[in-house]
Amino acid sequence: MSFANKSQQERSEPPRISDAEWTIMKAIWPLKTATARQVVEALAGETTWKPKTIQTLVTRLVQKGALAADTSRRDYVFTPLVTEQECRQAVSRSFLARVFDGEIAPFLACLLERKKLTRKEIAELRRILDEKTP
Amino acid sequence: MSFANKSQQERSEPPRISDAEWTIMKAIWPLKTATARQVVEALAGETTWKPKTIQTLVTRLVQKGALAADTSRRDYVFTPLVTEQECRQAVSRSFLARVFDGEIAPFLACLLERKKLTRKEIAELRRILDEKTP
DNA sequence: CTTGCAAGCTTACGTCTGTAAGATAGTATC
DNA sequence: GATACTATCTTACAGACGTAAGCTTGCAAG
Repeated sequence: MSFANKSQQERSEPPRISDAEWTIMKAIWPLKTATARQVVEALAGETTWKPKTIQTLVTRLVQKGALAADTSRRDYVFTPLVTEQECRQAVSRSFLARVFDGEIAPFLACLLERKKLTRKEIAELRRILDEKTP
Repeated sequence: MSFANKSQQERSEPPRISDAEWTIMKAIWPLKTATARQVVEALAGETTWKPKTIQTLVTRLVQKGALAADTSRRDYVFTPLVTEQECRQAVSRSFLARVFDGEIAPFLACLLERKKLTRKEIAELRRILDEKTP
């Protein structure tokens, strides 16, 4: 079993993943592991990308160290090297920093300003806050 | 008074603003209006960008329709054509869609998972929720 | 009026992104 | 073994981005 992946053994920050690449990762994470073909199948319906496009994106994710490729068989098997958790956290932090100076309250206020949240959503947000409050 | 700006009279979606461009806009919004020189001054300390770089970014923002340029004097005066509000909303929506399938609760949960919010922040979030609840 | 600073205009250039097509080669089928 | 698939590798190409430098020219200072 040989794994090809570049320079990311003890990286604490996950690599920067582009929009299109997020779509790929979101398809692979729930599968735990996937061949290119499986990604193509998973995304049929979601996108109109050609298989070649998906291949390219997967390859780039390997180069970035977001995926590992088991190349011991003809159909490589790709495995995430980063969790959705950590990617979400990283991108959330950088998003908040850039747009809201790192503060979450203005973000929430902003969302509430235009788009009404449903009663249910609000209840859930409260629950999350309560749950995590010491 | 002549205003040069391109194709954005009744655009409902604000233009897509890049990371570096956000920095520029965040400097101009509080000033309401600014010359390139004023932006340079506002950003001294914040960034290490050369004045030319800032000029380029401002020009691109004009091309995108995010700023209007009053060119009636030698030192153009730039004015935002989009509010921080609407830009924040647009980018928040696209961020949530891409990373959290458009749902806000998982986002909040994600933030709370790693980084502890202070008691104060939590209180503020609650207050925001209460305030906007019908 | 000459001279120089500085603002805007034009050009640059490497990287990243989105979106693939073509070449190559291993595998399965007949 | 010949042939057709098809997965991976190589190459492409335009537009966005980060990061400016060079050229041109108006305005201010001497």
